[in-house]
Amino acid sequence: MRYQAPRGTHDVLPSEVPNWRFVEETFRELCARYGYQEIRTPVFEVTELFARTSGESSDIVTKQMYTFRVGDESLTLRPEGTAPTIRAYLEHALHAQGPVCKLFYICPIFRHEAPQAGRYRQHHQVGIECLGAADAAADAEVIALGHDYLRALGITGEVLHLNSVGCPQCRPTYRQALRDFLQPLLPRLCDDCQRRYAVNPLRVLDCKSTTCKALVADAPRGLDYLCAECAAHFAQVRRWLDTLGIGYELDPRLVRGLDYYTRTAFEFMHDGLGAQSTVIGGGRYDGLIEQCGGKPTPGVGFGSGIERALLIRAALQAALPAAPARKVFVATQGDAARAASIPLLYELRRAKVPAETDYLGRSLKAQMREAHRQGARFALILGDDELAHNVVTLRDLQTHEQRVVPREQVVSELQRLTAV
RNA sequence: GUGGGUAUAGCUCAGUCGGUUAGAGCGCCAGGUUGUGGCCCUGGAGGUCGUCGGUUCGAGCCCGAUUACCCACCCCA
Repeated sequence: MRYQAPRGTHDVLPSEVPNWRFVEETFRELCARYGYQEIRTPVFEVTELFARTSGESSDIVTKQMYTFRVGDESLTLRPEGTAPTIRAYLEHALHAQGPVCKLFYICPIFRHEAPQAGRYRQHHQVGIECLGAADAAADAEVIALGHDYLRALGITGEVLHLNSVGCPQCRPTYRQALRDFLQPLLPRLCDDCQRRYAVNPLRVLDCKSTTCKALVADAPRGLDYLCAECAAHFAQVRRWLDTLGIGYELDPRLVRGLDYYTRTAFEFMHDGLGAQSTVIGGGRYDGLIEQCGGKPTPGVGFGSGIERALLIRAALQAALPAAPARKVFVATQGDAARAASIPLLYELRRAKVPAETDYLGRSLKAQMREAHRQGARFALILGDDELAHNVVTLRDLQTHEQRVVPREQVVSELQRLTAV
């Protein structure tokens, strides 16, 4: 029986790991620059946390959660990153450390969906949450960080879609206006849209069916129904983005998948992703913290799929910053030299010089080939001649130059040559 | 859940009209003179052709079923 990774999951093999590390380290560095601190929460939470915050009718809650029972507890593998962050923020009273708390995370996310290009059952997200700031400058900062993140990854050609979904005061008015508009059209809408009408009428506006599109062309726009406060906030967000020189497209039909979003909603889209196009999705969630049992506290943040960022980088053939070759390969010939090479190898490693050797008793030629295959910068060659003179042959595999170095100076010499 | 596509060596793929020992490139291993990698040359290892059944004198190829993967719908990061 051969086992395979479960459907929708993937192994990240050693050859791919440098790409992952690049993305994660780029994000970490950026977050530090913007004043965000890392938080790590458990992979699973009590089911209720997600069920209550994401929305009873959301896709995540209705069909995508990996939920399991242990004893009389119902637990769920994290299907999104914001709710656990808020839970930890409240549980440990991080608000007491200052009025604004800025957190970031890098973690796996689990959703039971049908896998396809850019969509997996386990994927990984980087994300940020800015808690305690209602100011439009916070929205702009979050968006700016996302923008800089893509730039730092070598990603270009993305489009920032921006919308405001209002607040609990103005949104019901709009939803009612939209329902009133759609209701007489209902019999002519597609099956999906009839369902959407009941669950989330905003989604009808997003239907790909040409007949639906035509029918809803004159539908009321959410932006026209914003209350005065939401409208002012949205205008300020747009002004700050203009100030920062971050371009965007107003997208009145942009809807987020989770119920807790208020006011600003945004997605960075890119067409290098097949049918999936969102690489960063986020927005403001001013009611969420209170809903989780905290004092009324505003929040804004985003999540971004690492796999999707990597797919775009691959489509753009974005190069990885080259790391200088530092490895030393110890090659030997003969039993005595082999015996002498063991302590040498360990001395190198203890001196923080990356060092490798042959374990198969192969020919010197094969060992040199192996050194090259592994991308070693230097080869140390040790045979009877070197032993007799208490020296080691040092070959630079890039310049093809080699010279003899006294045994007692080899380690310090390589420390010098491989210093970063 | 619903459609479509694919399945042959570690990887990417050929495989003609159904015909005898199933191929290439890359990768891997070894050799090309006495102790030296990369290029080149030579050789080698590696495949129950996804699985099960059917048609046929004969199936990698045709038919059916099944499984897996991919793509798309839906929805999203």
